[in-house]
Amino acid sequence: MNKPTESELEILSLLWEMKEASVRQIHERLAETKDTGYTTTLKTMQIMHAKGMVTRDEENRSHIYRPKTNQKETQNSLLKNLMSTAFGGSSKALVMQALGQDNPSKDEIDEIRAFLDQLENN
Amino acid sequence: MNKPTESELEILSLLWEMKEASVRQIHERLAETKDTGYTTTLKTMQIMHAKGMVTRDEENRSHIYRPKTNQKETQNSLLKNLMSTAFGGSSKALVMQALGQDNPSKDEIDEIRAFLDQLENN
DNA sequence: TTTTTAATACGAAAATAATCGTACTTTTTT
DNA sequence: AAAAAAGTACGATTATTTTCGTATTAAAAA
Repeated sequence: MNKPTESELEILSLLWEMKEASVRQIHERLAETKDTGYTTTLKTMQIMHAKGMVTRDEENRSHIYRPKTNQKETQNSLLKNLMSTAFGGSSKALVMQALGQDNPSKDEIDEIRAFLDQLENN
Repeated sequence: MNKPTESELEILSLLWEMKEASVRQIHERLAETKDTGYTTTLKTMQIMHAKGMVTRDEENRSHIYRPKTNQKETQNSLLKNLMSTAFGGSSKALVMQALGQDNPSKDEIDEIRAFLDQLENN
């Protein structure tokens, strides 16, 4: 699978969240945190379409984009990459650091516990 | 802090592991998994030195490099970045996926449990 | 109907990253 | 002593990614 670039990932991530969106919508979200021109966003999304990472509904003048790249798969490949390059291949190190940093809620902690139990019974 | 590029991270990661190394040593490790020329590795390490990511002992002809960039800090910033771009900011999602993928040992699972307990008592 | 606004398309420039060739120097081997 | 091997330096090329300007078209507003 083709690794999305940093910019592509930002957009893809919004699409995963929003399910579908126009360039305008994506651009407005991006503009909240990033100072970038509209045509830049447009161009990037066109490239993503050319690469097959998103589908595009051209029915209306304002095209609607949807993610095509699988979220889990993409996350997995990025994680694997980060784990091997930055964490010496240790998921434990990665996991503990992620948790320590983010301070998850009690509920989330419990969910992770349950997940660990389940992982063990395999 | 300056985000290392992909190539820089590969090298940095080896330096974290080896504590110190010559270009030759790093290159040999890289060559195990990657088909790249010696001068490419050399040049990258020179760039890292210029950026202040590594120190260099020039006593001997073969220079010895040591990581200067802090490992935890760098990992943290990369994690944070991945968490927000690919996982919608959820550490839980990231953690569960990392665990599910890597199949950690019983001991590691226990360590993570202990870590969760400790996290809760804060 | 005319003007303005909001879209897409797309080439090209700018910025960033990776790779390599060549020159030069120092060690080591023959 | 000469040749070969092993280093560093570094400019330049190539590849990739990001950004933007301009042309064109369609819709909305005046």
